Amino acid sequence: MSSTNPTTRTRILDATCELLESTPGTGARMSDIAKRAGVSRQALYLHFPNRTELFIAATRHQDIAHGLHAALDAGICSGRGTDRLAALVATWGAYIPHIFGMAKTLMVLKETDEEAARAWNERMGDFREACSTVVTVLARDGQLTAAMTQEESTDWLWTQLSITNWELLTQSCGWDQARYVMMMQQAAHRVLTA
Amino acid sequence: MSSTNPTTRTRILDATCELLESTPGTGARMSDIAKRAGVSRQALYLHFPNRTELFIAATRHQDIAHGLHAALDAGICSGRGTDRLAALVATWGAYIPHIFGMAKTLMVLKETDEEAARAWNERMGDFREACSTVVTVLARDGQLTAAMTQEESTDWLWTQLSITNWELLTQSCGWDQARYVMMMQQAAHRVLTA
DNA sequence: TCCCTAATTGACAGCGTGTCAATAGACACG
DNA sequence: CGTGTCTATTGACACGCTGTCAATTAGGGA
Repeated sequence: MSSTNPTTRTRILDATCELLESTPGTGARMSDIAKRAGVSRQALYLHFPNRTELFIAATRHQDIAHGLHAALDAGICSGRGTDRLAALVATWGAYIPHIFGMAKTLMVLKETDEEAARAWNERMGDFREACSTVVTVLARDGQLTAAMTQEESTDWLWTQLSITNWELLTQSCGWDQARYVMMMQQAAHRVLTA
Repeated sequence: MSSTNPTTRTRILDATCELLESTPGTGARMSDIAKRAGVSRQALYLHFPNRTELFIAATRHQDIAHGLHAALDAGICSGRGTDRLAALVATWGAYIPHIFGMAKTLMVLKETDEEAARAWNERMGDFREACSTVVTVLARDGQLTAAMTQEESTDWLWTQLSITNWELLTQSCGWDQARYVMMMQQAAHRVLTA
């Protein structure tokens, strides 16, 4: 798994990210990635056991490069409940465009690949944590609606902010990024707060 | 395309629907479908040009069998705006479980198959019509929020009722059907009405 | 009986993944 | 200088699934 020379491995991961971002969801082939990384197809198998693991590693690579966790934590760790809610929507909403291609690919892959499904669920579980945190603060500040339990509120918020919803609104409906964030903040506010 | 003996064709379509419903999203193989239909793999190609077209035909077959359009029209054609909104959510929400397997398969397929994408978009466009109708009536009855345009409201409602959202809430979060419908009605009401 | 159609059987090409063996180049070590 | 090791390349191959083709069989109607 861990190679002594990191440059080739990194180059492969970068190439994978670039390729998947430029062609979201399309089944990028191993040979395509190899070509883009300037490496033989078989070299990929020297660093990653198979296609799925390569994609999973690329996902982590990307998360680290973009500093997702830090950004999320910073945004939702101060202010009253409603402010944190708005910050969560804004931060996550700004992050999605950068990882959409990879995410789409994993989403497609997870339907037929157990390993990919595990990785995807873990990733989504992390984000659900952030949603849960915000909902808890809303409740503590007495701002949460009485119509839903805390868990239901978390479920709804997590679903609302799904990558698929971002895709539908921005890609299919043509909303721009600013409108997406604003509308989502508004909707979350209306549904979750008293 | 049109066969003189409909029984074999129908048996294939039924087998396809059954198989896709029992294993949602999984890439059901042509040989699996043939086995289930009690027919040779090559017989499938006598009735459908390829895998994608078979799935598309099966989708239509299913929509007709379940009478989707009639149900939708009946539900949203009477009452004031808010009543029609509730009816739309209830009718569509009750329909999704019956077609989830097929829908999931098409959703996966559309990422790599142009033809499947076309069919899927057409299908989703039909449902968007229903959403648009309800939003128009809401506006006419003066019940629509001022925070969104009619088109934005339609976009949001259509996204909200996406099959993926149903999947996240009922499959991943474990909501039962009744709760899903109730919460969705509530959320739609809060976000869309003044 | 002859013909037409639907269906079966078996074979095969194409494509992508994953594996394997043989080989080449770089580099450290004695 | 020669040797061993690590990384990468090349070329070949098995496997699984889709889609195509040719030869053959079974049934029904004129």
